[in-house]
Amino acid sequence: MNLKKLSEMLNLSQTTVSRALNGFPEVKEKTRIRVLEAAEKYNYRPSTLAKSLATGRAMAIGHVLPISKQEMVNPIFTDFISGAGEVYAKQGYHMALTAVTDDNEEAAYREMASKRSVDGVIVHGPRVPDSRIELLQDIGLPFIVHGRAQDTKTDYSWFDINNRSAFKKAAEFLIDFGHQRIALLNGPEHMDFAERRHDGYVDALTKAGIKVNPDFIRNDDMTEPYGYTSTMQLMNTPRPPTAFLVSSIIPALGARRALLDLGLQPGKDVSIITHDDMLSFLKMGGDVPLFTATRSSVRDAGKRCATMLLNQINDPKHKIQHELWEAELIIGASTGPVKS
Amino acid sequence: MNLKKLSEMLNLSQTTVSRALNGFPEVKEKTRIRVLEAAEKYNYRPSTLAKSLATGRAMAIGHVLPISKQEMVNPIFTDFISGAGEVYAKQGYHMALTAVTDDNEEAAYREMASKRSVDGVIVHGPRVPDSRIELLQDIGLPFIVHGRAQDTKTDYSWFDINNRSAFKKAAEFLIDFGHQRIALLNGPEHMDFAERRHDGYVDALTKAGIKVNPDFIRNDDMTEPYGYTSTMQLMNTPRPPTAFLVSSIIPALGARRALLDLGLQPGKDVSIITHDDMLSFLKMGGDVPLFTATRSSVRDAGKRCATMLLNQINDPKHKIQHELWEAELIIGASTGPVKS
DNA sequence: GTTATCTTTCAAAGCGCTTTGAATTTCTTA
DNA sequence: TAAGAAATTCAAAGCGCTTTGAAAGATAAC
Repeated sequence: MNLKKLSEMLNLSQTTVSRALNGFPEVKEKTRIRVLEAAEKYNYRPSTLAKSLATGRAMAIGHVLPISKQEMVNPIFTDFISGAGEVYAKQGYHMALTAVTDDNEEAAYREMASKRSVDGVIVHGPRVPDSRIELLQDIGLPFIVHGRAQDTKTDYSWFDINNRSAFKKAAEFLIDFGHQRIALLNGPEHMDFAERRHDGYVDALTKAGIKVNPDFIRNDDMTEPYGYTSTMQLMNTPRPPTAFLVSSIIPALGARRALLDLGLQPGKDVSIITHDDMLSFLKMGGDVPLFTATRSSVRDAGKRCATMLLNQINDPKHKIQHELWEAELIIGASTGPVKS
Repeated sequence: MNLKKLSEMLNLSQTTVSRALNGFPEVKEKTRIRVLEAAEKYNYRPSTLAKSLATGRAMAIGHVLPISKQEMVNPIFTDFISGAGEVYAKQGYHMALTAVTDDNEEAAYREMASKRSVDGVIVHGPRVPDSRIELLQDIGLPFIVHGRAQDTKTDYSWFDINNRSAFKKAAEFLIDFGHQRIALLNGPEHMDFAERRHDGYVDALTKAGIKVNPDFIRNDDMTEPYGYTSTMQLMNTPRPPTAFLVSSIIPALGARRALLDLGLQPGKDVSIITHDDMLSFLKMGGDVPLFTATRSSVRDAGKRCATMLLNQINDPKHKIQHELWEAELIIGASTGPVKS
């Protein structure tokens, strides 16, 4: 069933039927009802394709899912998407997803733009520096960066959590407990968020007059085994860390496992603070959370990014937007005073 | 830049340019080169929208991401998508993602079909019974079910792992170790995979003459806390289980945590077998894996489903396909003889 | 009963591509 | 060198919708 057939059945022009369906005021109420009923009866729904072509709006938002060399996909993506998707759905948008390995990412954006298959994109996992931003600006495709990318010449819209202050606070919290040897199990090196967390960590140590020990700093994909292995390695050194600052709850679980395997009690023998994205499948509740954590819901971030992007698309006069959320420091069971 | 302008620049008809670009044989080699060069120079790329409208192929596959009432998103989705996306990308398809809460799912499929925005869909997380299958058959939209749905009147294409035999094998493995009191921490009740795993579990117990204890069977979203809490509860009964069969590695981590909290050694005091989807962020390697597990890569499943679906779309004569993979039983550190 | 003014409907063009059927060129062959 | 065949190119229609500018119908005003 298409518009033409429907309008023929009704003995009306396509114009009138189209307008009736789209709620234009200049169609007689009686006619509108007749149209609506017929549409319902014949289960008519306009083709998105045709509609988009005619209006010039794809009604889709592009997301590029980056897959690391190790075929690792960051699980926060799912929760982010579920938040964003909720917002899109409400406004009639859908997501166009492309999965690419790192090196093809730029091509993916370029394609989205020139094919005009999306009205805007969300840039995930910005790096330092990140060429995608300039690319999108050149192309003129609206976008929001989830995160930030330093060293970019021009201004652009982003949403981020304050990684630096979060990790500074976390490190300070540990330092207040007397910890001096604090390890940092960070995300992949070139990621912007990892750099900022690193900076916050360094800020706190420096402020407290503690020398930064490069051996205590690790960077990698945030898997559970990464947390486990790094912790094992670090604990098996002559002067091991007394506390760990971990970039995600997944490697934090690995770190915890390593400590337990070594017969050490997290929070008593060795402390752990992690960043907690509040992943839906890992919402560690309890009266006292398992981990002391800098907490910020990535699902809410998804919602917010989606909203910001749609605003920008629907009203191009909309200024460039920045939004920075502070992560909450939640005290859990994984931290305590340093053991003397 | 669009086709019209490009062809004007070249002093050629749109027909010829289009054909040159799409590799038709009836265009002179010299012309083709001239066209290709101009396209490159002006960075021309055909609009997907227009192309799809003209050809009637959306070049997109629909995925519906179900969000449970508790806003839980199954993290296997990310890995599945990354596998499928790889296949799609190779053939020029992209994914159209809609995130919906359970009750809107049918509407989402109906919309995809009537809007003609996708050429096919993958049905995730089939339930018993699942109305989506009949719906899609009615509509005539090609689809592959990732999993199966029993009690369906007609035949349809699916890809599944042999959940029943996997969990039967796993339970038998435990029984051979002398375990009699085996708990089952399963997925949500109405899910097809959960029912089959349940059946496999019951098969094994029955065959061994062990009475099935309904108190030992739990169903819920497969989160870490679910594994933790259920294990805690069950272990705090007068005659606790000596082994756990767990439907995903995420609650298995929770189960393990509970045992450790209780001062029990997994694999020594209490055994755990889990199903392992080989999630990219939880690839528990080591010489001896952390968990004894029925293992099957969900990323490979994504690839396979995508391939099957594209085959079906590109060649509608393609018969209905079924594919059943056996999960491998991997012996890890979490199982051992029952403690006498 | 006209004329002016709304209200409602319509025909046709356009979005950017593919594809059909015909027209034009170029190449063979006698 | 003309006719026939083969190789290229083209104009125009069509995919299913929106939207512009005009036409027709209904109502109000004189």
